[in-house]
Amino acid sequence: MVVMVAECSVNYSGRTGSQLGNGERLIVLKEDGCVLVHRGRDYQPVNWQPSGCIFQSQVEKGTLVVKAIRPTPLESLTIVTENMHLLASFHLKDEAAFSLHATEEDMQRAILVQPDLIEAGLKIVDFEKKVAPGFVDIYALDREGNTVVIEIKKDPAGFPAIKQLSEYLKHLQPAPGRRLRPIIVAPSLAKGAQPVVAKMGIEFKQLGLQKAAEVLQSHASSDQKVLKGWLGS
Amino acid sequence: MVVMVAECSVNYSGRTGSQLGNGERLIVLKEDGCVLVHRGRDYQPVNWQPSGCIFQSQVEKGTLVVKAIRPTPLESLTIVTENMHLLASFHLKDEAAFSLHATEEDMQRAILVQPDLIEAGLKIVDFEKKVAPGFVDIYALDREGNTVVIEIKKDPAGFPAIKQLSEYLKHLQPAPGRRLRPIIVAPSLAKGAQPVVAKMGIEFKQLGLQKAAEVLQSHASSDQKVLKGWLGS
DNA sequence: ATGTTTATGTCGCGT
DNA sequence: ACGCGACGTAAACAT
Repeated sequence: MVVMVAECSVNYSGRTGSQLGNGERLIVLKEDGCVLVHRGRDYQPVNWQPSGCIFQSQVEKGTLVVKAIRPTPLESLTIVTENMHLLASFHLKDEAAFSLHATEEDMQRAILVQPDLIEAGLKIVDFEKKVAPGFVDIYALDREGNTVVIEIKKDPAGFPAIKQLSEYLKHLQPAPGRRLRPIIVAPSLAKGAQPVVAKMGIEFKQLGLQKAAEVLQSHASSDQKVLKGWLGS
Repeated sequence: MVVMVAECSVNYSGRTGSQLGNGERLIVLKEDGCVLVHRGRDYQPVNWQPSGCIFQSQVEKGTLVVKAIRPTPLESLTIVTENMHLLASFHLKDEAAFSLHATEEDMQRAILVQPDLIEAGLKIVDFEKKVAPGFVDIYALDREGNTVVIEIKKDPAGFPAIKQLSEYLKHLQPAPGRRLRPIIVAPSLAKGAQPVVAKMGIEFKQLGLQKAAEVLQSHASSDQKVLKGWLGS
C-alpha cells in the first residue's frame, strides 16, 4: 500500500467525467489496484477507482503522475502531484477475520430475551423449530394459549417472507379450540405487502435492528450508558 | 487530518456490531469527525464512522486508543493500536472546486457534435428549444425533411420520459407534408416501456454515457485511444 | 431532526 | 458479462 499526502490535481474519465483542481489531499494506492483520493473532510473519497485497476506512474517535469486504468468499464483516473508532503509504502500484515454481528439473529435473540417486544405475556416455546419446508424462527404461545408463529426479517418484509410463513402454517396446527397466529416481525412491510398480509390474516409487528441491538445491549452490558455519558462532556 | 499506519484491533457498536482482530491498517481521522480504517485491499474501509463524530483518545498501557462516537444514531468505533508505524497530521489546504461533468448534458453535446450517432444525415436545428411545457433536448430535421424531436435520458427511459416527450409533441408540428418523429435517446428502455413506446410511435436510439464520453473525447483529444493502448502492455 | 432520492455508488450472488 | 438486491450504504435535498 502506498500512502501519499500531496498537492495534486485529479482527473477522472469513464462512466462520466470529473475534474478537480489543485489542492492538498491524501492519496492511497492499494495492492489490489484500487485508488482513494481523500480531501480534508467527508467520509467518501472525492475521487477513486475500484479494485482491479492497472497502475501507471511516471515523472513529468519533476512531478509524479499516477494513472489508474480500469478495463471494464473503461475508465481512468489521473493524479498529477505538485508538492509531496508524505510518501510511504507498507506491506500490511493483516490476517484477522472481520465479523459483523448477525443482524437477523440479533433480532431473534432480542425477542427471546424480551418476548414482550412482540406482545405482553408471550411465552416462547421453541425457536428454529423444524417444520416441513424449513425452520420456524420463533414458536410461542400467547396468553390465551393460541399458537404464535413468528417469521423475522431484518429488511422490509415482502412476498418471500409472506410465502415462507404461509408454507409453515400448512404444517402447523394450534391446540384444540385455539387459533394459529402468524406474525411477521420486521422493520417494515415492503411496498404492496400490506394488503396481502391483511388478507391472509398475518399480523405485523414492527421491530428494527437498532431496537433489537438496544435490547440486547441493555441486557448484556451498560456500554450504551457509558457512551451517552461521554457525549455530555 | 491525522494519518496512521498501525497494528490495531477495531470494534464497532451501533446499528449493528462488528469485531476486527489485530492487524496492520491505515487509519484516517478527519477534521469533520469522520474515521476510516482501511486494510491492504478493497476500495471500501473495513470500519468507518461518518462525519459528525466526537473523538476521544487516551493512552492505555502504553498504546493509543481512539474512540469515535456518533450521537445520532448512537454508535461508536473503538480503535486499539499496538504498534504505530506511521503517525502524521496535516492541515490540508484544498480550495479547489470539484466538478462532475454533467452526464445527460454530455450525451446532448455528443449528439450535437456528431449527429450521425442518431442517424446518418440528421441536421440539428436547435437544442433546449422552448416549447409550452419545457425544453426539447434536441430539435432536428432528418434527410427527408421530417421533424425530429429528441428526448435524452442518461438512465433507462421509462414512463416519465415517454410522458414528457408526448407532451412536447402536442405543441409541435412538422413541415407541411412531413412527419413528426419523436425519438428517445437513452442507454436502454426501462422494464415495460418497450410496448408503450412502440404503440405511441416513438423511436428508440440506444446511447450510453460511455459512448457519449468517447465521442466527446475523440473530438477533443485522443485520450481513449491512448488508454486502450496501455491496457495491452 | 426526520424522511426521501441519488450515486462514477460498491459489493456479492445468480444466470 | 449482465441483472438484481443489499449495504452499519453515505450524502444531498426537502419537509
